[in-house]
Amino acid sequence: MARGGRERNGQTGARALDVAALAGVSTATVSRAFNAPEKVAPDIREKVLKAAAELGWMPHPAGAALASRRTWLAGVLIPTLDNDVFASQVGALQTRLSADGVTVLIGCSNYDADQAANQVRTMLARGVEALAVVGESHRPGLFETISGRGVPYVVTYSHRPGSPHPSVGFDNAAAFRRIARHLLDLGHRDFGLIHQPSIDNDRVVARIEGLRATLAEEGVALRPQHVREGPASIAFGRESLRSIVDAPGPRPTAVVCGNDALAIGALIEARALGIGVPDELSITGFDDVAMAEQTDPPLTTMRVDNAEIGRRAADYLLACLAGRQPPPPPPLESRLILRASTGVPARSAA
Amino acid sequence: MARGGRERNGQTGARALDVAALAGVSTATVSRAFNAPEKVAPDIREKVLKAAAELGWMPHPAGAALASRRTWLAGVLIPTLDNDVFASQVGALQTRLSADGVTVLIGCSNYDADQAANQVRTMLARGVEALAVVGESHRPGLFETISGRGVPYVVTYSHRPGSPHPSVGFDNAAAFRRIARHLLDLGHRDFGLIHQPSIDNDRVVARIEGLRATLAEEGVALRPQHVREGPASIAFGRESLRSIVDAPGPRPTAVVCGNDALAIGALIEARALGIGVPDELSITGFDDVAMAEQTDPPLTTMRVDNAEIGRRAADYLLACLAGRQPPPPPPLESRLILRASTGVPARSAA
DNA sequence: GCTCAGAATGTAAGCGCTTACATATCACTT
DNA sequence: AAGTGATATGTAAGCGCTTACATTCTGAGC
Repeated sequence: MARGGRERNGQTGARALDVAALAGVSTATVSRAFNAPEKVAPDIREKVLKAAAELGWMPHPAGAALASRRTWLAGVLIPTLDNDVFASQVGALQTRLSADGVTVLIGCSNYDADQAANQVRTMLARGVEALAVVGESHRPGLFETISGRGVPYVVTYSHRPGSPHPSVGFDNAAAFRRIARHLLDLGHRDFGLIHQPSIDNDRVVARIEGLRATLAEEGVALRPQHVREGPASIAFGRESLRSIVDAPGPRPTAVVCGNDALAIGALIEARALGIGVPDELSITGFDDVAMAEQTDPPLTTMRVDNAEIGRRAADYLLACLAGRQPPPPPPLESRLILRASTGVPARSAA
Repeated sequence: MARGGRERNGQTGARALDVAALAGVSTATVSRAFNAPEKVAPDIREKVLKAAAELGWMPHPAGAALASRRTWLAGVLIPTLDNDVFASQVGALQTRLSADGVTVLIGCSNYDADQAANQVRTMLARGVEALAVVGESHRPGLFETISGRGVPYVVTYSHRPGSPHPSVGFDNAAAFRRIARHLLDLGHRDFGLIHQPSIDNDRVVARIEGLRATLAEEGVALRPQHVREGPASIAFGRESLRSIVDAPGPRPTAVVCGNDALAIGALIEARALGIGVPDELSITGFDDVAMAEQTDPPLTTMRVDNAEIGRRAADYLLACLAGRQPPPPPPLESRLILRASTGVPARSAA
């Protein structure tokens, strides 16, 4: 961006000194009237506020940041804003932080580890005092860089037991164990899996692991031809379902999907292929988006309170900034929402 | 948030002076090596960069902002991040601006004019140098406040002919005129309308106006009992459709919806009620979300490139910041996507 | 060999604010 | 009447950086 343009950085031109003069006090009192009102006599405070209003003055943040060594800035790193899940997390985080006067800077990695590292660097250079980061699989040294600067951080959206990082989220592996258990209990023994890209995405990896582990407990494994990895879109869900039912080997009686978009796609394709859900095929999603209860049949899925993740992350970081040493936040619970897209498989029902 | 906590504001402790000493140059050269590399001899630049890396130093933004009167901050005001439409707009805006070193501050109004005004105030106090604001119906004086500070701004998501503000968006009224014309051309004469809250929302008001005006050209009016205003959710779409078909008077043969969520809800309810779409009832949406082409029947809707809005807004603001006086951006085109949820009404088809 | 423009670097004065410390004031004690 | 502590306000020293201006150094032109 070229230099030049406006003078005075968007301020009206007044400075603390001008306000002080107009109010007949010192700049120290002006500063206190804004930052520690209780330390200023009410009548004087009034005078200062009036003078400031008259001049259209407010403290210049750069001057304030420089003198107080506080920026009141926090950063949040997410893969993308184009996903409800992260957008609502950020929204809630921001609402909470701004109530305490902290402004949020957003960095999007677009699911790319290098971009993620860059965004974090930029936010640190901007002077963020706290950081929320989605997931923990990042460039080595990323978290060290952050804590090296003395910046508190929290990992969001995942809560892996044994993780060295404070994290706010749910146990992705456990969530998929729960789904697997539900389907196993119904009697399913042949499974398909449609999931989003797993590279640099610890949440997805944990989910797959959770599923595999629980299936293995019953001696069941996913056949490679029944596992599909690709974009988290309805279209890919459709395409994948078709490819799975067309694949050689016994047709799965249950298809587990990495999120609701994939599951909705699978549901649509099953209907298009004339495959009865749940009679011939059970399908599960993840996230419980608004559409999930409106599909036909309604989708069995896992509900996660993303806004709550944002809120808790904000609370944790605020506690850190307040100098407290908050305990690592407890995991959130994800909840299995049983709807009509899962049922007893045809073979055992027969 | 309580004060206290870390010293040195997240920096490593090194300052420009230390880097200068280590590199054997003056702080001026250090500054130039970072901000105007071409003005520094290559070997010296090299030395400075190495010294900085060694000390883990980067320019402190507050000091830089104070001295240069540039914050490299821009703000964007949106109703909520919980809506794809705005989230992708912000995402694109941010991507573009950050390529030019500008960091984006996000303010959410939650569709509340007071919160909007507050967020703008906060962002101005933070020193944003440019502002993108969704819609133009805001507290009186809001735009004056912004330009009073010499901050360039742009209104996004709407492009009302005759608006005094530079704006990047499409003509909401024209878009709904287009929809109305489409349905009129098919032969519809009885219409329903399901729309989102119109208070403080010029986009919605413009759409309704566009629809009404075009219907009026054919002597057609919306009957009050066939107009429903409420939350932009699938659930409200369902509920509204039921209420519309249950209402007294001739049942509409076409229901126009304010966005795709409402339309999808209407579609689902129509199916649940056994009303054939499009044979007995045509339904239109707005936005062309991913789900729109997957519904049964696929939804006729209006496509808007929200990311493009973000990009163009960013370009416009960057041009302003560069000191150029860019021409007001031209309106974007919204495009009617004809799918199978609209058709010739039964009566005239019969 | 000397001059001089132009480039590279240094010097130092702030940018606008906060805050430690000093000072003034006041209401009580003693 | 002087002393005391609490409270309110002022003084002034930076916070870390940028940049106008001054200085030094080059090599081209004569």
